[in-house]
Amino acid sequence: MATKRTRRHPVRQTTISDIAELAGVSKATVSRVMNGVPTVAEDIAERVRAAIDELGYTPSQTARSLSLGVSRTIGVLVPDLSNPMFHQVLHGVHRAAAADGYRVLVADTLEDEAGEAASAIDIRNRTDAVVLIAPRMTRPELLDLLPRVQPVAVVNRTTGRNAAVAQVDYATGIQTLAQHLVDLGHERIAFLSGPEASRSNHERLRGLIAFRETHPDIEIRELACGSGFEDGYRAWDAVRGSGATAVLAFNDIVALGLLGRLDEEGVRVPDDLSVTGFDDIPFSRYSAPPLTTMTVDLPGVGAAVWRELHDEIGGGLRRDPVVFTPALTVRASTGPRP
Amino acid sequence: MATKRTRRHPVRQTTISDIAELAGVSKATVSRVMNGVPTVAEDIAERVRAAIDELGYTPSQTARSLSLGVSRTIGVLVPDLSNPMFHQVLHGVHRAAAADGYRVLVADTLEDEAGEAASAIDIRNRTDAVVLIAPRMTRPELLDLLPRVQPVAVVNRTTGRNAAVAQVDYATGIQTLAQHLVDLGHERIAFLSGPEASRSNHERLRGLIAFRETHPDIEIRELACGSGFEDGYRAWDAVRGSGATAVLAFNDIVALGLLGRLDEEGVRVPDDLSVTGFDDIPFSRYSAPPLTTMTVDLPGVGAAVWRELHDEIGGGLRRDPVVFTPALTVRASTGPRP
DNA sequence: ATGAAAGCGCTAACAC
DNA sequence: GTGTTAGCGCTTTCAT
Repeated sequence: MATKRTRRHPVRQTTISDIAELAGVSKATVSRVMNGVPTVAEDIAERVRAAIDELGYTPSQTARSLSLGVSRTIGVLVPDLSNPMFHQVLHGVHRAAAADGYRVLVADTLEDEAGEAASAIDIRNRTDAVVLIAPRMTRPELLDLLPRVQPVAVVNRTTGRNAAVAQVDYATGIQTLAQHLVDLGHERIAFLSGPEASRSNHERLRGLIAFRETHPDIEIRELACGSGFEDGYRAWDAVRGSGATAVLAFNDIVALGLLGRLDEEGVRVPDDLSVTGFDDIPFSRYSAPPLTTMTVDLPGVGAAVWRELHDEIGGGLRRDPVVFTPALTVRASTGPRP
Repeated sequence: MATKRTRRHPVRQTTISDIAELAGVSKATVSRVMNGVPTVAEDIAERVRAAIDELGYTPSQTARSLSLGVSRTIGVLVPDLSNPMFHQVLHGVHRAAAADGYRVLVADTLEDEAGEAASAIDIRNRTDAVVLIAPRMTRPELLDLLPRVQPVAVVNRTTGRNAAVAQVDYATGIQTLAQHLVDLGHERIAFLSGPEASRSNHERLRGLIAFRETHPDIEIRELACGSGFEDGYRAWDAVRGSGATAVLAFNDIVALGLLGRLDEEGVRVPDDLSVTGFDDIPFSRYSAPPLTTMTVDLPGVGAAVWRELHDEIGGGLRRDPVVFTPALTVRASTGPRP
């Protein structure tokens, strides 16, 4: 008989064996009690429960997942938790998944594009599936990653049917906004563009190119900007230089940053300048003035992506990508051309 | 010879055995290659790597954690990811933990107080430790939970030395704000209080009671409000009714909501009314007008809490609670009494 | 340098 | 109804 191997583990919580021993039953019985299997004699079950209580036992999810081959948990990868747009989607995923009895674990990549794939693989290897929200990685990297993390769903990126997809139609949305400004009489419009690498920024650009073709008389000037408050704040000089009477900001955050600057500069909105955002984050209704923007059903996007993912976990067929078309929400930040 | 047990697992990813078989080596060798153990012959290692590549193998973190008894991952429980205050703390935890080679998994409880303890236990049972950010549960529930999820750290709750703690000194902070308003000549001040159950709200209240004692001539009226934009927006009627010339809002969000309403009502800030926030969330510098508030080093709180937790994971002694004192940041939303 | 096998904590098939 | 035991995928000791 070989002597017992010794492998000291750093932490030793209470395990099912401790309960079994204390209650004087087998591990199987403890497991049955824990999982509510009804074929356990009431007096035995009671003894087990007492032991569980006494030792404060909670089963290791790690061991459970390994044994079951399933964790009923999904991972969500977010580039930046501080962006309200992302956590609205996250919220939608969360609610929908919870309704189906799934837990959600979130990993924030802190906009570290390099570590994105590794994070995705890591979280996938602890969960049953992952959703990638607006991943920053390049398309080849994404296409390389997807097969390694199936089942997987992706928000706001195209994947050529290599994953479930839900996305927002930014191209159409930005045109709706532009049309709104044109209807108000504006002829010179500035577009504060987002990050160079952003797919959704390209979509907007694509939309504006289409818009120009149908409106040759309207001038739309692209101004490099960014996606943060500070970017919008700093964009004022460029906007002033452009002679525009209206601004299409990349998103609400940028618009809000610009609004702050305009207030400081004494520029009246919308009397002197009209400003629009995109996404309709919760704060946009409370800014001074309230922001005209495109409202996107972000929680709906999250719910849709979960539905697709859930199908895939269940082995169902992949559906077609779900496209959300945003709706114009007119508030007080836009008005007639001065 | 017993027949092989069959237990069909829902999903079957590539495992270490597949690699071992394909490369014609033992699982131990594959494990060594995966973990960079140097005692593997180069040609063998090469064969293993080829197999790994061919099958796109990534090790199950679940199995790994179970075997190692450690995952180098911590869980962070947040009541509401959409609150910038929380994800700033989260950000601090994340950066600090990452620097020590730990991954961070986030669970959002969606303000579901009832499910909080269960979520904490669940995430703890997949990770090496947890941090609870401003848990909503009652004190008895919290004290009952803490021993079951050690090592654990808590932000903005007291635990009587049952956990590592980092917290913000709201009582002192709100007094600093009140003093700032008094220095500007205000004598009637409204305090828009936060949620009934909020510990930090009680702290503020405590601070204001102390303030009243040292300033018997100043009237500070408490107005029930809440913690969201909408709460601040709706508070206007009560504020007007109170005759106050300055408002201490529960936090920045409430202040921002109120600012939005004041703009709509044509009330000038700070000429007609001064407004302060608390937390200094990123947007507060860009509002119209920029918000006077208490700046809290939220990422610092996160980093501190990680440091304590890291010590505990390493088996170190518990340190004293870390207290962060916020600093007054004066911007344009406060001015002399009208 | 490599492999065989034990063991991490749990579940479930099977035997009694 | 309850216990025994194999096995989930991995790491690591021990033997070779």
